[in-house]
Amino acid sequence: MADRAEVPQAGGADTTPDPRPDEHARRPRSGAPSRRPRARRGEGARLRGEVVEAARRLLATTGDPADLSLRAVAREVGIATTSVYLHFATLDELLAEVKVTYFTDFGATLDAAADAAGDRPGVRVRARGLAYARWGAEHPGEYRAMFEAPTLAADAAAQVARAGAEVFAAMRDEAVEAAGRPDADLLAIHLWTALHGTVSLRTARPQFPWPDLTVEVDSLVTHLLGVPPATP
Amino acid sequence: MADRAEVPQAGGADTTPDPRPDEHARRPRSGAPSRRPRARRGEGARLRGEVVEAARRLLATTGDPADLSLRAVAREVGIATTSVYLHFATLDELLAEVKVTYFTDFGATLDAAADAAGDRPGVRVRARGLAYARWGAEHPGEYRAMFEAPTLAADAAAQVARAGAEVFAAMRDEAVEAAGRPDADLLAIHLWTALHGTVSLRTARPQFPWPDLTVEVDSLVTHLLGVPPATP
DNA sequence: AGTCTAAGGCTACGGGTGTACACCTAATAA
DNA sequence: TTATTAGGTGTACACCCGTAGCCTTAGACT
Repeated sequence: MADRAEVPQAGGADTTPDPRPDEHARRPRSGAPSRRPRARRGEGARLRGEVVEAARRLLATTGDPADLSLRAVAREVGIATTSVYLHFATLDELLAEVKVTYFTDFGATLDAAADAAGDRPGVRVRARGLAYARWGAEHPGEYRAMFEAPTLAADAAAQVARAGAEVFAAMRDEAVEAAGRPDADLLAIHLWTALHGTVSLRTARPQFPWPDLTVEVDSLVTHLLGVPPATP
Repeated sequence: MADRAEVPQAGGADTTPDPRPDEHARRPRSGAPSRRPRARRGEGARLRGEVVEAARRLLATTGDPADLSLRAVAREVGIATTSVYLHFATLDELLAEVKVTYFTDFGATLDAAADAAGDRPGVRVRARGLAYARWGAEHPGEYRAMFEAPTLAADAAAQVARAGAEVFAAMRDEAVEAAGRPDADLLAIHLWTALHGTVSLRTARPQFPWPDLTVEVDSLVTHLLGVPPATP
């Protein structure tokens, strides 16, 4: 009821020090503890970036979009609630952008892992698969947010889905090359669903006696793509 | 989460007319004849069953526990908000019970499918896998609720996990028998994660050009367990 | 010096939530 | 017929949420 004062509350421990005793603002009301410096004329987009960063952090903690509130983001950045609203027409828009950045990170990690593995397709796809599972295990919140049932508006959801499709396409191409079989497309889908299941179930059932991740992924690639284990 | 409206879902109007007077609508003993009949003396547990049923319906619509509020359940049953509280000390308790009933249904369906497939282990496990994927595809809300990251208190979560472990154990035993290999335990886990990934990704990415479910599951079983397709 | 405007803040409204506590009422046992 | 009690109801509290409308500030340009 009546929202009650909305004091800065120092929710996040990371409020910037802001050593400016200046304070000539003469707030008529409360003391107004050290406000965040306003961006320069042309740098309106800077706050936008900070908002996205904060939202990325918050969403990563649980992966549940319901936990990412406009107010929580504003609190984290240290701005007024409505200031988020200046850069994102709706919360869904922000959420979609955050998820896309996750996919960008994810895809880059997988590409890097594959490239580091060398040229042989079998080795590359194995490395990519392992990187997939590892990234998912290490970023459960992000992964969950990326691959959960769509709660967003249709267009925002499509944007996220497109980012995900790109990551899958890279893996599919590599898997197809490694398998070299007519039904390789289906095999690539198998690999994707199996990796996704691995990540997702491990997160959901941490108590289950899971085998070593490397062993599991290795075995999956071997069985699904027919690629023999690495032969140095 | 005031208005996280599921726009794309569309379909039926999700806001039922709700002919009941609002619970704050100061209706003294004037009329109010439309009240739900009270249970008989010994039948106090009857309401409990109705509450679970209502919660099952509600949770199934989205699978998101955040959408299952105490108030929504009470509204659905047609009782006062706090009456739910008579039978369940906390909302988590109700949620856990609902999820366990989902697992009971799920497990029974899988067992029935396997039994209907006959005696040969390879055929049985194939039927069970297909039933798994089908049930998941047909009950996306339930499935999501059953297998999502734990949001419940530890003991409630453990109860749900135990119910899930039982279902997996049945599949594992059958898969091990069908594969008849020393590493069959790992293969059973592969099958589980792959099936889970299939269900979960199809729900999360309905637009993706998925292959026919039967073809996909058949191919998975063949590749993962080394069981050849059915030979009549 | 004056003005314009981008950047951001404040307050409020109307809604949602779980849960504690006091109260009522009808079916039964005496 | 009356007392008891199982089976509920009503109200309230404290806390969340998105967002609409209006206000303030300061950098940049005349």
